[in-house]
Amino acid sequence: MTFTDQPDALDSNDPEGLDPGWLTGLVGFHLRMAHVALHRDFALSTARFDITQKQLAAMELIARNPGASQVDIAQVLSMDRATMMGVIKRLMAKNLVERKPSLTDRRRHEIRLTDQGRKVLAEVHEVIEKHEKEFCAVLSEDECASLIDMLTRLYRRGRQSAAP
Amino acid sequence: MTFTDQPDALDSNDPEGLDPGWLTGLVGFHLRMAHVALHRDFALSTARFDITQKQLAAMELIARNPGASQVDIAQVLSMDRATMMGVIKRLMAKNLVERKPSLTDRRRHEIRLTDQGRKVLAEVHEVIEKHEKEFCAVLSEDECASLIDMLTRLYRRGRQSAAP
DNA sequence: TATTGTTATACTCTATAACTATA
DNA sequence: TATAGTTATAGAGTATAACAATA
Repeated sequence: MTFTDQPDALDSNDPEGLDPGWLTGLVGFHLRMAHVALHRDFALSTARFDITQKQLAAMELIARNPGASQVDIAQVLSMDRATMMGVIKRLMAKNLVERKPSLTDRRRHEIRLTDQGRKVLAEVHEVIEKHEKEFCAVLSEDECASLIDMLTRLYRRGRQSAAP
Repeated sequence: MTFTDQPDALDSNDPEGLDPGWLTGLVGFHLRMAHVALHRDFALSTARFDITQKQLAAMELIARNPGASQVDIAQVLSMDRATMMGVIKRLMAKNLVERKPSLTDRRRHEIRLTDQGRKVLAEVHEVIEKHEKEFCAVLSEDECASLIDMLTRLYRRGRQSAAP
C-alpha cells in the first residue's frame, strides 16, 4: 500500500489507480484540472501578498486603464457587476485601489490603484512571471503560443454568441 | 457612448475597449478565462439536471470505479477530503450516490451510484457531449487533441513535483 | 502513528433580485 | 427607460483544524 509497492501503478497512466473513463476525452475536464492546478500553484506563489488570481487580474486592468468603472472591468473578466463589487471591496479594504466619483457621469466611480497598489502590483508581477515560467516549463515556446491562441478562441467564441 | 459610435473599438482586438496589457501574455490568464466560459456554458447546458461540473466529474469516477472511497475520488480530482465530503453530501441529498461501509476496512465507505444516479448520468452524458462539440467548434480535431495533451502535461507536472 | 470520515469554521467567487441615484 | 453602483441573499467550492473510529 505504500508508494514503494507499486511504482508502476502510480507513475503510469493512472496516477491514483482510478479509471477516469469518459472524462478523458473531454476538453472541459482537462481545462478544469489545469485550472485547479494553476489556481493552487498561484495561491502558493502569492501567499505572502494576500491576493487572489481574480483580484490580480482586476488590479492589472485597473492599472492599464485608470479611471475605468467597475462595470468595465467586470465585462472584460466576464464577471457579474455584483461579483466585481466584492472584488473591489476587498481590494479597497487592503488599500490597493481607490475610487472617485466621475465628474462627467455621477453614476460612475472611477477606479485607480493606490500608491500601495502600484507597489504591490510591481512585486507581484515578478513573482507571477517566475511562476508562469515554471508552470509552463513542460511546454515549448511554440506550444505555449498555440495554447494561448486556442484558449482565446474558446472563450471569445462564447462571447460572440452571447453579445448580439 | 452607445455601441454604434465606435464599432471598431468593440469588434477589433479589445472587445470591451479596455487594454488587458500584461495579462495577454500569461497562459494562466487565458486558462482562467476559458475555464470561466466553460463553467458558465456548462451550467447553462445542464441547468435542468441541478448538477455542477465537479459533481459530474465525481459521479463519472464513481460510475467507473464502483466502491472507491471518498479519498480516492478526491485525489484524482485534486480535491481536499473535506471538500469532497461536501460534494458527496450534495450528491447523496439528491439521491444520486449511496455509501456502504467497507467490509474489509471499516474506516472506508464505498461509494456507488444509485439507480437514479445511473439514469441521470446517462442523460447528462448526451448533453455534455453535445456541449463539448459546440464548445470546441472553433478547434480542429488535431488542435483539440493537442490542447488536451498540453493541458494534461500542465496539471501532471504539478503532481509530479508535489507527490514525492 | 497513520488513515478515513466527519464537523466546524472561514473565505472567495458566482449569480439573482431589489434598491438608490443618475442619465 | 436604461445604466452604475450597492446591498442582501444563497449556494458552491476551497482549505484548515480538530475529532472519532479504525488500521
